[in-house]
Amino acid sequence: MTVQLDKVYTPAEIEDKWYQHWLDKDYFHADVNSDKEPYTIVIPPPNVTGMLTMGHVLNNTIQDILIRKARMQGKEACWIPGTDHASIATEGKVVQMLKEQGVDKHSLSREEFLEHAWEWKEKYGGIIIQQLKKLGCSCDWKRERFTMDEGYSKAVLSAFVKLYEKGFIYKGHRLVNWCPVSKSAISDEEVIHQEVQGHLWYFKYPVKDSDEFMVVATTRPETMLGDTAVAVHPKDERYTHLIGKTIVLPLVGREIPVIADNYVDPEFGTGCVKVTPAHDPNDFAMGERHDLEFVNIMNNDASINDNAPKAYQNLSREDARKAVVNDLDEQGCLEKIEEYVYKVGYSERGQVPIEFYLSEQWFMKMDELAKPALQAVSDGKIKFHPEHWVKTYNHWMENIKDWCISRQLWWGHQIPVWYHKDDPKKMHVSVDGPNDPENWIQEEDVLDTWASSWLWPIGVHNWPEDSEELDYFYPTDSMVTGPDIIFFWIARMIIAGYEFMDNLPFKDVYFTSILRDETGRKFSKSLGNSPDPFDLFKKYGTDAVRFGTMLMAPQGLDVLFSSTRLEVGRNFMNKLWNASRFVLMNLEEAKIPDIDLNKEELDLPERWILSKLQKSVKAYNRQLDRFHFNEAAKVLYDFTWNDFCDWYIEIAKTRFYGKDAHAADVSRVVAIHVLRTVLAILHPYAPFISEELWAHIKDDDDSDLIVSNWPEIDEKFIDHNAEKEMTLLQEVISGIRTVRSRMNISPAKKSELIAKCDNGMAEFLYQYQTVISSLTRTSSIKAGMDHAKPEQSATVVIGKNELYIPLGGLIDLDVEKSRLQKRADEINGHLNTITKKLSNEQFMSKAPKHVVAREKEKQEEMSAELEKVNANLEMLQ
RNA sequence: GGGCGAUUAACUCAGCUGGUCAGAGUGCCUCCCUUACAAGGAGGAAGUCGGGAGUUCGAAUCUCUCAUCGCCCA
Repeated sequence: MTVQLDKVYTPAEIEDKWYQHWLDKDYFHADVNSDKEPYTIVIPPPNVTGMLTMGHVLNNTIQDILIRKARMQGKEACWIPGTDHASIATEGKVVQMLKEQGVDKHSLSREEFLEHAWEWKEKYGGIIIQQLKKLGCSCDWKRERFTMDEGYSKAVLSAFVKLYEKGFIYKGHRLVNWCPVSKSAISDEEVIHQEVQGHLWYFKYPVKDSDEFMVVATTRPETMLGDTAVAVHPKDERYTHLIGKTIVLPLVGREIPVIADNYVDPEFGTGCVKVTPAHDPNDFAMGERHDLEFVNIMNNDASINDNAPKAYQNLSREDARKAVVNDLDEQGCLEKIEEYVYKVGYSERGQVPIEFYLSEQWFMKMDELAKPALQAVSDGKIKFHPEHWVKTYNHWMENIKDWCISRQLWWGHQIPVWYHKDDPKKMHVSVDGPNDPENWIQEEDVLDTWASSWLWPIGVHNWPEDSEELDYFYPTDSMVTGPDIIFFWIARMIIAGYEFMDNLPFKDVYFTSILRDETGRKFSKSLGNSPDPFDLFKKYGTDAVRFGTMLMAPQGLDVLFSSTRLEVGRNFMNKLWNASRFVLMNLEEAKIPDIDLNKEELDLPERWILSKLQKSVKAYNRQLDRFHFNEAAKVLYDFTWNDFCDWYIEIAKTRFYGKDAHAADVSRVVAIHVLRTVLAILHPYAPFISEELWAHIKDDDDSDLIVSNWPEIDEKFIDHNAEKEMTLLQEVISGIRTVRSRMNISPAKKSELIAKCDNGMAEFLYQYQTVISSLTRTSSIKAGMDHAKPEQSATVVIGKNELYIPLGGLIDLDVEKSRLQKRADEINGHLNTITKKLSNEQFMSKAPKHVVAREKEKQEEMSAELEKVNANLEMLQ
């Protein structure tokens, strides 16, 4: 134990030291052969190309809180870290890097490209892992995984093969969401719909062998090159006579039918729609219903292909649009253009509008697979926090669509399907491939990254191979992630858990808040409004950032981030530091007195603070159990600052500086006990400072805090009576302080206290005379029934008791009057409502007895107080 | 169009199954560098709990409705 602490807490000096110490002691590593109950979390693997953002700070601090608490509670705590290969993002970065070196991806073979990619991953892929360490994450680094390392890849391929064999995976020629930048299919969930201000173009399509024409409206003129029908609603009388007729498609010359389909909304536009089955999902469905031609007019980069007339070939979709509109106008086929607001699907990664593109892809049938996953959540086996996400989950699961799992990329898990060279229709599907590879060609496509990360809770243990780890650590306990990936990931992990393990992957899912800046904008790279966590760590200390972030993250709402909230965290750390410093300073010879609090007759302030401590730990546990991290932080903050520092330490000073050596020792022991408990429960939020302070105040044979026991609640220290009495003492002290402050009494000047009160109160005041004197700068106390109000004194009314503070010439009668008047008004207001209630027969007969009794009691108390306040007011007249 | 969430002090939020004078932090105002901490201490001002209706003896809390904002899905 050391006595000397610096005046100000300097985080930089201790953070790395402790992290290294924990690593050296191997505290983060979980033993698979432990007898303890396991507590497991798998990290949502950050993108291997990623850098630490405030989102990661929020998310991983929560996981660290859960895992550190579990560890202290004596569980075998295992937090498995790792990174995700992120096909599209990583391939994009590698392509970009090669481009900067003057290398075109397509000039390389697949193998050559992958070599570059792995090299890139080795070089930059570890950054975020190092950053998580700076944050203080107590991950089991020996178990770190990457979604493309060998064992994990096997798991991914095995899952594919198993599902293929069960008939859940099929290949199909279908319309998919196509990203023209990455030139790959993407899933529905990777498409972001954004509202745009565009136009609605009205085109006249001539009816063959007639003077009539039909007017169609479209937001995408260029797609008309692929039109293969015009559709109307069957009951739309305006057009009944045209159904079955033929349209000569302008610019193209193709003859296309007029069809009737219920899909058409007669109210929209003209009630006629152009049908482009190869470029729109609704039109695709109509195309199938009416056996229309599917004309794909685009290349994979969304330029126009040679299925369109020569004039448009190789134009980009934007240029083609201009050309088509222009040409139709020249031919007199452009009727009008309207301003129009509509939604466009953008590729999440490519940041450009997606195309619906007809291509050959692999799909997974989801409806059957989803059933147990849906059940598990509605049965409450898996709990969502906040709970309302269940509805969103259910809605998606109940309307689940087949999942396009193939991607036209190289970086990822190449689909384990081989086509025979002699007969491409002959397929081989296995993890290890055919025995005669020379006769086969492997499928080029890789799997969607989510089709590997959905196995994360089992893949990290090399499923499907049997392992002790899988047996012991699965299912995991909590999953902490953002609600934006509830479908991408959470839902699919649950599906995978039930499909492959016949068991849930985790018991609780905590959805973090979305971080926004002070003006409510989402943090994003492109806006540049996201602070660099490392700047914040440096400025406030890592613990302060962790604690402050937790404090500002409301349950289930977005976080409006502001650095002033981090100041609160920093100030709190400093407060705690100084409270510890003070207590240590006042230990005689740096030793904790040998006193057993269980056997000691304790005085009021000690009984009170110990009672408050128990209650706070209880409340803290409860908030953590219900995943209310902000509330738990607040409980700890309030107790430490308000109860312990503002009151108990101030009172302890009277003991440390007083004559009663034993009372001082008891106070030292109580203060140390409170501090140790606070440090212990604070540790998950603020691991560095708590471990540092712990090292100063622990017993020599105590372990490091990170592996110490979670404080037990000792019910016998809960003392309602002490809390009630302490409230009275606080009222007395605050009352006197208010008067002194309002009357502008300098702290240097002492005042007297004369109390007109019953014997009990008088005894009480004398008993705590030292405390009262010290905390209010009172020089003497006279208390009893027969004390009259001295001249020129201020009055504090506490219940039936009156406290007089003689102020001589310092009294300001106006201030005194308005103070008392305000109080009288308050009491009157409340008395009114109470009287109303008590004179209401309905209330008297229907309200529970204890409520009525309470109201009566209140009425008596307030009336008594009002009487005293009024009497004092009269004296001032 | 469907769903979810929010609306409580200037700001950010608590307020659990209706009944203790509606709370906290920040900010603001006054005083104080008092030997743990000025990243501090003491005191103070500040809210018709989004509007309306209903249920109830009693509503910030439950129901309905409207409004505004945000998100998700189509």
